[in-house]
Amino acid sequence: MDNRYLEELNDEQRAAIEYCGGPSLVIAGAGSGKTRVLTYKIAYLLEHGYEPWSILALTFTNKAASEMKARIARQVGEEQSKYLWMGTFHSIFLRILRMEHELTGFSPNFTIYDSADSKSLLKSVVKDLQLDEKTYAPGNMLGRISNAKNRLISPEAYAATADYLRADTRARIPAFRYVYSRYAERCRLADAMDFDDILVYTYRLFDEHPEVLAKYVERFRYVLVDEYQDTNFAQHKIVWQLTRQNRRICVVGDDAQSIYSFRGANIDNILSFSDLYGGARLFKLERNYRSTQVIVEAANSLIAKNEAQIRKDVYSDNERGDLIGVFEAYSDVEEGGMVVRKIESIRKAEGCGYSDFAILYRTNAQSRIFEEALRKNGMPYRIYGGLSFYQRKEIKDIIAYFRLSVNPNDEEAFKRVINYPARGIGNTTMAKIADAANRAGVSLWTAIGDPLAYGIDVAKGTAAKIAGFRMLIEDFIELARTKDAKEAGEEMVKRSGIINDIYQDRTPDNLSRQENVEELMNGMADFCEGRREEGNGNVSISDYLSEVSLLSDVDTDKGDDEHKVTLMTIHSAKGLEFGTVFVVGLEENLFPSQMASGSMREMEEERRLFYVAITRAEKHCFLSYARSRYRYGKMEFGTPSRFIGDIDPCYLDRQAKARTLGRDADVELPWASRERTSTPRSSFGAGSEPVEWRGERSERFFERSQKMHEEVDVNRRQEKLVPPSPAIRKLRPVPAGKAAQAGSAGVDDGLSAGQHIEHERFGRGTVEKVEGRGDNCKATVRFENAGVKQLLLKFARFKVVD
DNA sequence: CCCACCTACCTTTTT
DNA sequence: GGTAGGTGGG
Ligand SMILES: Nc1ncnc2c1ncn2[C@@H]1O[C@H](COP(=O)(O)OP(=O)(O)OP(=O)(O)O)[C@@H](O)[C@H]1O
Repeated sequence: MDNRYLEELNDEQRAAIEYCGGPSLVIAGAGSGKTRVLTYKIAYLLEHGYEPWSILALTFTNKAASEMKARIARQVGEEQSKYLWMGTFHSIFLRILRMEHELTGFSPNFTIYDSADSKSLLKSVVKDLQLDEKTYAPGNMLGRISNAKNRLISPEAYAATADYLRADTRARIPAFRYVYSRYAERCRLADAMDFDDILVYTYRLFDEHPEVLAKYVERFRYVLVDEYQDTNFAQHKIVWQLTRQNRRICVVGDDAQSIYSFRGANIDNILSFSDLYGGARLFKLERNYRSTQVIVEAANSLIAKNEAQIRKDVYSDNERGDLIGVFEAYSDVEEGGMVVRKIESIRKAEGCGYSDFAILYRTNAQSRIFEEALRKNGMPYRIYGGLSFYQRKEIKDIIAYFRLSVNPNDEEAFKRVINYPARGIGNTTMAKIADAANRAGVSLWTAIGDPLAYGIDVAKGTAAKIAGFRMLIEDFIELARTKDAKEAGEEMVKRSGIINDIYQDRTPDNLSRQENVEELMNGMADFCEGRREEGNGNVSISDYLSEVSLLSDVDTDKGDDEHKVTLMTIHSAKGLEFGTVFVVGLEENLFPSQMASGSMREMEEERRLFYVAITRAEKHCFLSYARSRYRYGKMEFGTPSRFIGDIDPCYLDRQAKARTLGRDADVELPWASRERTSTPRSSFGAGSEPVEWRGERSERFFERSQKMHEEVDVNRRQEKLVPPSPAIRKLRPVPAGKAAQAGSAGVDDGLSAGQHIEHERFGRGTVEKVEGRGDNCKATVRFENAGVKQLLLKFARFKVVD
């Protein structure tokens, strides 16, 4: 047998892989090869008599699972690797729940509610209970319910625990227990589970049916878990159920990379592992293979600022490497321009591809600026996360029909499409149906099955419309049963009337909808084709829905991602690596998020997040922040993040800042003095240390200019759809045509071509052309970092610099 | 009952 | 900068 892969490991790694005699735990810093250990360990197990279907490997994303699988396939062949049980907790246990659905009381085609469905249901629950929709905000309720579920607290247990009820009373939401239990009932009635239910019902299945648990304990002879530091209590318990007897388990993780506490992840799971599994062997890996010495040492110096942590001595034997560059930008737009230029120069200097670069940010909202900067420069990119394809309105509408065809009791899908496209069943009628269903304790679908019996009191014409809808869905149910996903899907899109609605006119909005719908149809065709090629005959609508309901954005491949710059949140970047990483938006109240400033625990998690970000880099790492940025359509000013100061300055190159802002940093710029007359120093008056002013706004100016939309972006163009490629591809929304805009206001005129100006938002640029007179006087300016813009001088805020 | 228009509120982070 | 929800005329 070919054991050469063992030579791609150091002694500690090899020891961890070869130890199979009992529970083991690998705790090690970033880039030390934990994932590699897990991967090779699976290959090792396969070569030592384990059947692939007897190995359960739980990863953090489905993509991590498929990459691991591919790596193992190279070692042991695809014939074996394809039978491995590998995936996220959610996807693996959803699969098991569907197989065991009789015992859970759900039908085989039960729906998975995404968080939008959950919130919408909660809203309706809160309304039914006649509670205030502000104090009982759906998002907040969902967070609390999710918390309870992740700790395996049922509605009954919740209501029976005095401590929880007291806490709720103190939080002024004494009725939360009713919200929780009503929500659970409504999910049941709709034959639906939310994300957290997948874990809860798995736990209960194993807990209440020892014979089922025994079957899976028997099947999964070895269990491996990646990123164990980010498991929550429910996940931890399920793993315990499966492994407490045979104790063949290996988990890997890094407490310094625990960044998902907001969804219940608990660091104690990994810290108490050795107590739970007495005699567990602990392996520590200290050598980082990913990054340069500078990056590793800088990350170490950062994480040392946290109190709660296991100290580790991570080192790198790679090259020393460049210092970490720190950039200051005027504005969010200029930050985008700087990053783009840096990518170009490194790419030229080192001859690497676009896919060697990643731009990592704290919030999805920050992606837009970088997207525009990259697009203007004709650089290929891919954005992960944010609004996914399946969350687009037109796609959700179609999916809602699919969902109904598979599970007509699905309440959220029902409400979504009963009157889309408009068929004369409005709010009044809908309220009557909901009321009747509520009174009888049945689903909406059951209620319209016999309107008279359930006392739905509507006019004759309306009753006919309801009957029409019912017959339509009944036909769809038949379609879903008999045809494959592609055929059934196409038929439903046609017969529901959605096609008519969307193809009526050619407004840009509708055109982009059309393309998205076509993309969805292509995706379904690919799905059927792909499965058939694999010899898998499960190609119904129901199979399709199961597949997409748990696909996250990082999981999906577009095939042509190989040559693109990656844009994603730091959370999604966990476990990945890139040649060059830009960590952007390092400003107080953004990163760290203002939500975290309340407690030290949260602040330390933000710092871990920053640690994760830096340690994604192999060769180069850059940090940047902007002095001003748009948030909620308003300009805000910020200060550099405290985290920059948490890195030992000997690893930082702060000159980058002087180069961009430069020379006359203490000169007051015109717009600075205008709004803040009492401020003695310039807003850009930066020495080498962070300046102390914080959070000032200049709303009045920008409220006015916002309405003017005076900037015309001459380079704007619409993103085109990528051609379909095989397998489940990444589905991307086509943005509807939208005007670029920016705010500014000022007084200057008498401008002429060739002059250099400094614009508040776009930074430095050269005037190329001036045209028009008086109020209509327009200048075309080529900015160093923001591209070519046309500015209406009446409103533009800039100063001439030469 | 439908649609066009307006305002309030919003954002961490994700399966 | 976007969207959900409310208002008012048809
Ligand atoms: N023994 C080794 N020799 C050479 N390269 C290695 C070795 N072990 C790991 N690597 C490489 O180091 C990099 C990091 O490995 P891996 O992703 O497994 O680390 P990790 O500990 O899971 O990191 P993180 O916790 O940051 O996600 C990968 O590129 C991997 O190929």
